[in-house]
Parts: sequence; structure tokens; C-alpha cells
Amino acid sequence: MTDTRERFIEAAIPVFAERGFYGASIAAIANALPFSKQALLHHFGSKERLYGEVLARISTSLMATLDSTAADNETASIKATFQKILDYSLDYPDSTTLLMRELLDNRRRASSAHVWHLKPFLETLTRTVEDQIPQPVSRSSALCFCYQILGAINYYAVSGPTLAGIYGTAAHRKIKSGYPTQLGVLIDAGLSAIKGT
Amino acid sequence: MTDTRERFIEAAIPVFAERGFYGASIAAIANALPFSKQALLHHFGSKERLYGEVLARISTSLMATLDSTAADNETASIKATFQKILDYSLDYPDSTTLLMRELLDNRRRASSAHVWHLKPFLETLTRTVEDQIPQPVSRSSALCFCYQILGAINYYAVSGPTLAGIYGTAAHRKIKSGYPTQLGVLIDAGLSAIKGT
DNA sequence: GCCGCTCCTTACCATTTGGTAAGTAGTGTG
DNA sequence: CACACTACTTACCAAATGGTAAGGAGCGGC
Repeated sequence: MTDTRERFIEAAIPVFAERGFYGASIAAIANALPFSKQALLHHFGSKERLYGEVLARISTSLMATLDSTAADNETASIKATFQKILDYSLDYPDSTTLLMRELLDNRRRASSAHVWHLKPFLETLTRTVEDQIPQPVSRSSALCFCYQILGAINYYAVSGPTLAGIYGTAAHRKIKSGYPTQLGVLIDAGLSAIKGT
Repeated sequence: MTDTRERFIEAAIPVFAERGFYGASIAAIANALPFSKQALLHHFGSKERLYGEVLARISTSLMATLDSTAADNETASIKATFQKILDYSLDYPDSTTLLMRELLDNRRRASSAHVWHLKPFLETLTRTVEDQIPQPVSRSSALCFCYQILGAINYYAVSGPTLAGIYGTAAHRKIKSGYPTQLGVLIDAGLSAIKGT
């Protein structure tokens, strides 16, 4: 059944997110389901391969978020795009954490599967931004801008526990409520700066 | 000798950065020096404790960077402060990577030592920004701003291999050269937005 | 009825893990 | 010289790791 595969991938996401590739054991992942460790190995062959499929799954759903925005070409604003990315990151913190971990890991791991998976995402995002700007903009400066905003979003999305730990949950809630607005401001400002270049 | 301790901490940084807390084995760390694994355990008692000392070391040096800026009160501009953080992050990618990993890990690990270590850093940074702005600014919006820029910086600092992998080293160098300028623009814009609030 | 296939199980294994126990070399200190 | 202390070693260990081997249950095709 392909259904069991899906369940394994689904179950693997929080485990990989929480403990990282090394900290996550395939036994722990399998134990989240009523299957043995070997059932997992039967379907995926190795931990590395399962991990790759998890990354593929995540990047696909991330792309889907982006596509739906790109398709909405009536007033497909860049702000809305980034807002959707922010929403996704906050809705699926495990996936966000996992992508962030991969960003740190792929300095080492040969597979580094998500590099290729993230590529179309980044390119679509960059293109969306370029298209939105009337003036011709250098590809690298548009990418730079995207990456900065992306970084701000992901870093923030992943920082919930830390911020709550440092400032307390009340203050954290206040920060949280103000964040989208400030992000919007940052995007506006960054965009106008790019246009000015 | 305290010297050996220092050497262990120094040797641990790249290992923890590269493979994470779980992926790093104390044997691998010790092998980077002409000592046995038990020499390490003799000095630090446990892997967890070594890790804590590594984090403390890093946050101290990060704070030092910040302090030197804060002391320069002639025209201690916020931009210069963030520029120094960017420089630090690029100069010590291992430390940056490690702090980022801790950000992801402390959702789970009880110790989460760096939370307390990062707190003075964040507060000093926020205060520096507040002081720079004539108008009274809400603490949380200043923090929000700082965190966004911090996120952009750290995310970027850690993304070198990924960006080079996706776009090739040549394109990456181009992005790299343009980044500080665009970051400055982002800071300027974000600051004026805060003032306007 | 039997072959082959998928899905999943129990057994098993070599390796690595963090950590303990015990002992040794060296260095003061009385 | 004896004692204690630090710095480090080798020897050892239980537990967990990813992965292999082999087999069983169910099922469709012939």
C-alpha cells in the first residue's frame, strides 16, 4: 500500500524536526505508528532515503502554497506571497524546522536532497518578485531581497520557544501580534529600495 | 591545566556545528586533539556539559562584538552594529551554525543553555536600537525589528553552501558582494518605519 | 495447487554511542 | 617518604543505532 508509505512520511516529519537527522531513530518513527522498524526499512530502504522523501514532500507542499499565489494574477502582490509563506511557516512549524535543519546539514551530507527541491521554490519566488517590479531588476538583487525576507520569516517562525523562554509567553504574544505588520513594512521598504536601484 | 579545557571547547565547535549535538560524538571531538575520549569526559563530565560550555563561549564572544560597538558612542549607528554582527557571523560560520542549531534544538532539550546566554545579547541589541531612535518606541517593536534583521543575517550567513549549490559559486559570489548593501537598505528602511509608528 | 509478489514480522548483528571503573604518571606538600 | 591531587590512560559496558536475513501471511495469476 502506498498509504503506509504516506503515513511513515507524515510520522517522520515531527521526529526529524524535533531531534534532527541523527537524533531521530527509525525505530522512534516507526513506533509512532503500529509498525515495526523493519516495515519502515521495507518501504524506504534506508533512513537517508526516508529523509529525502520527507524533504521532497515538504518542498512540494511549500511550492503548492507559492503556486496558488502565483496563479492569483489579479493582484498577486509580493506581500501576499510572503504572507502566505509566513502563514505556512507558522502553520507547519515542524516542516519549517526541518528545512532549516537541512540548511545547516547540507554543508556536510552528500545527499543534500532539498537543495534541488528548494531550487524551484526560490526561483519561482524570485521570478514573482521580478515580475511585480516595472523596472528591470538584476536577478541577484531580487534574489538577495527574497532571501533576506525568507530568512527573517523562517528564523522568526522557528524562534517561538526561544522568544517565549526569554521574554515570557505574554511578551511573546505581543511580539507575535506585531510581527506580520512589521514584516510587511520591511517588505515594502525593501521593495522600494530595489526599485530605486 | 585549563589550557586543555580551552582546546577541547575550541575543537568541539566545528564538530557540533557540522553534525549537531547528536551527530557529534565526544570521541570525534577528542580525536581532533591528541587526547582520548576519557580526557574530555574527565574535564567536562558529560557531553551535555561540554556543549553548554561551548555555547557559553560563543555567546560571550558574540557579546564582546556587540559591546565594542556600544562603547563606540560617537556615532554608534545601528547599521554599524548589525554590520558587525554580519561580519561575526561570516567570520565564524561554525559558531553561527551552532547557535542556529540550538535555536532549533531548545524546543526539546531541557538544558537549552543558550537561551539564557542569548538573552543579554538580544537585550543589549534592542537597547542600542532604542537609544538610537529619538522618538519613544515600544520595546516589542524594537525587538521585532532587531529579530527580523538578525534572522535575515543569520539565515544568510548559514546559507552559503546551499546558495552556492543552487546557483553555482560564481553567482553566489555576486549575491555575496551585494548582500551587505541590501542589508543596509533593509535596516534603514526598517528603522524609518519604526520611527514613523 | 503453486508460483511469485507485496507487506510486514521476528531474529540477529556489527558498530557506535555516552559513560563508569580502575589505575598510572607526574607534581607538589607535609 | 607518604599523601593527596590533577591529568590522563586503558579496559570495559549496557544500550541503542542502522541495517541484513529469513520467513510468514495474504493475494492475484496461471
